[in-house]
Amino acid sequence: MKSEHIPKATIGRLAVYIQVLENLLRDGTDVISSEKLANACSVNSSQIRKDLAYFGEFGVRGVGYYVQELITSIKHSLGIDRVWNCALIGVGNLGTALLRHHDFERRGFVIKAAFDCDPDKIGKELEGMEIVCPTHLKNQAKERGIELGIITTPADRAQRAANHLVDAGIKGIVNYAPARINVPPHIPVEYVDFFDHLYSLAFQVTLGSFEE
Amino acid sequence: MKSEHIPKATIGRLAVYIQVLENLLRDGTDVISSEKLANACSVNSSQIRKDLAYFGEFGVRGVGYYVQELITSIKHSLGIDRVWNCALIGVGNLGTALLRHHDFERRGFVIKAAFDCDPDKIGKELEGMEIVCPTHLKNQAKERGIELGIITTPADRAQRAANHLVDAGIKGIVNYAPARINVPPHIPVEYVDFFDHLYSLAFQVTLGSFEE
DNA sequence: CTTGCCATGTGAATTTTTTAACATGGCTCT
DNA sequence: AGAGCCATGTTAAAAAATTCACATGGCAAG
Ligand SMILES: NC(=O)c1ccc[n+]([C@@H]2O[C@H](COP(=O)([O-])OP(=O)(O)OC[C@H]3O[C@@H](n4cnc5c(N)ncnc54)[C@H](O)[C@@H]3O)[C@@H](O)[C@H]2O)c1
Ligand SMILES: NC(=O)c1ccc[n+]([C@@H]2O[C@H](COP(=O)([O-])OP(=O)(O)OC[C@H]3O[C@@H](n4cnc5c(N)ncnc54)[C@H](O)[C@@H]3O)[C@@H](O)[C@H]2O)c1
Repeated sequence: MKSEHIPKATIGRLAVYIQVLENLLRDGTDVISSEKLANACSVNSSQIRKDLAYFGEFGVRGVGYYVQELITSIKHSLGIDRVWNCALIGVGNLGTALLRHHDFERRGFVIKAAFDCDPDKIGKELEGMEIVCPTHLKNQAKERGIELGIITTPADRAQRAANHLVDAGIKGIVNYAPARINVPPHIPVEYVDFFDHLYSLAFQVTLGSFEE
Repeated sequence: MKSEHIPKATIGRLAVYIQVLENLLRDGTDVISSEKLANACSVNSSQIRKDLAYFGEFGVRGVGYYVQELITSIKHSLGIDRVWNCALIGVGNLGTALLRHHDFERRGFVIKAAFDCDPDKIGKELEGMEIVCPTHLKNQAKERGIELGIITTPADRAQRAANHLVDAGIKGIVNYAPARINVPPHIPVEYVDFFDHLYSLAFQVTLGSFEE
């Protein structure tokens, strides 16, 4: 098949496939059918084949998918078979947790600079990274080849942080703060909402309690 | 309209509406039209009216929605107009950030107990909460009326943590570890995947770079 | 080399979700 | 009290996503 418009939900599932495939690989599985993978991901097997078909043909008919090869193919399809340099803005509880979490690095998302406007934090080091004032964002972004921005400031500072990032010529933003931000239309923004999941859970549990 | 099956995407959007409405309220807006709210949330206005229609009629024709009232109505619809007691398993970087993040409490998701299997951590206090061995989960869950579990252990411990939670009679789980878990079908699980968003961003940026 | 097997890849059918269109009914102004 | 206004709630249409069903083609065994 190849190209055309790709559903956002497909991207989300590809992330799940990678997660499950990597765990399979660790357990020594090297070939898997769409049926079995589907089972492990709690989706329909056609769904998997359809999702993959957007990007190419990665399986072997009558056999299945070679796990390592499939991981590589999916990563290439998503554009994550390379390093993405990131800037983190807001070194508080969450920002610190992210900085300390080396899975980001391992997956190719390297935090190359950390910014905070708190004078008590500026100049301090964290995980070998100096915390810098956001006014230096533009310089540092150029200097260090930063393409993505991660916002972990309080909600009422998110727009300001976004402005800094846009001004620095960043290409995409992940926003962990619970606020919508306005940026030029060519810059994609991903919102991470921790409450979304809790709400959904509460809703399902509440609903479930009526069915009995 | 009322009831029938409600799309998962609707729940996700309701979380966004709440976020935006609360920010609007803070700015002193007390009435808003679906058109304007849609704009602030980057969705279609019919979408908002449709989403709300699943749960009831919350607006006033010819006028719009009273912001405070709508927030209350949505929260009631989702079952989050009450307190949900939660247990946290895995007090590492992320678990600590969550414990220190009082927005959870403010939104009614109160972490009532924290568990970790690291002997160095057991017995220590964090945010006024004693860190306890997961073997005590069952007792504590009963004692403290805990209904939801939050998993922030490493991926290869997620299933073990889930087993503890299920055994303790928990009603729903949010899993921050990058691994699928198996639980009885009546227990909903929400997966929070930090990489999902980064992948999506990388993909959009990569794609965008071809369009020019 | 040929045959049979079996999971992929894909076009068609179905289901779900989103968008558009408009009738409805509350509010305000006269 | 009545008329006009206007954004909601709802029904119908359109679009999109998921699932089904099967032809296709690689592999292994004979
Ligand atoms: N901690 C969590 O577990 C958690 C969970 C979900 C969402 N969040 C959200 O993530 C964000 C951060 O949470 P947190 O707990 O780390 O808060 P925090 O208060 O610990 O950290 C915020 C940091 O941002 C810095 N900051 C403020 N304005 C800034 C600016 N304009 N530029 C640069 N830095 C700035 C502050 O100095 C502080 O260090 C919040 O929006 C919060 O709602 C956090
Ligand atoms: N830190 C982040 O920003 C971040 C981001 C995305 C995802 N995650 C995921 O969240 C999880 C936690 O990340 P982290 O950075 O906090 O890791 P971490 O290693 O700092 O913390 C893990 C904690 O879990 C405890 N633990 C291990 N096995 C346990 C068990 N069976 N029962 C109870 N506790 C147990 C450990 O003692 C440790 O304290 C990981 O799965 C990670 O991939 C973290």
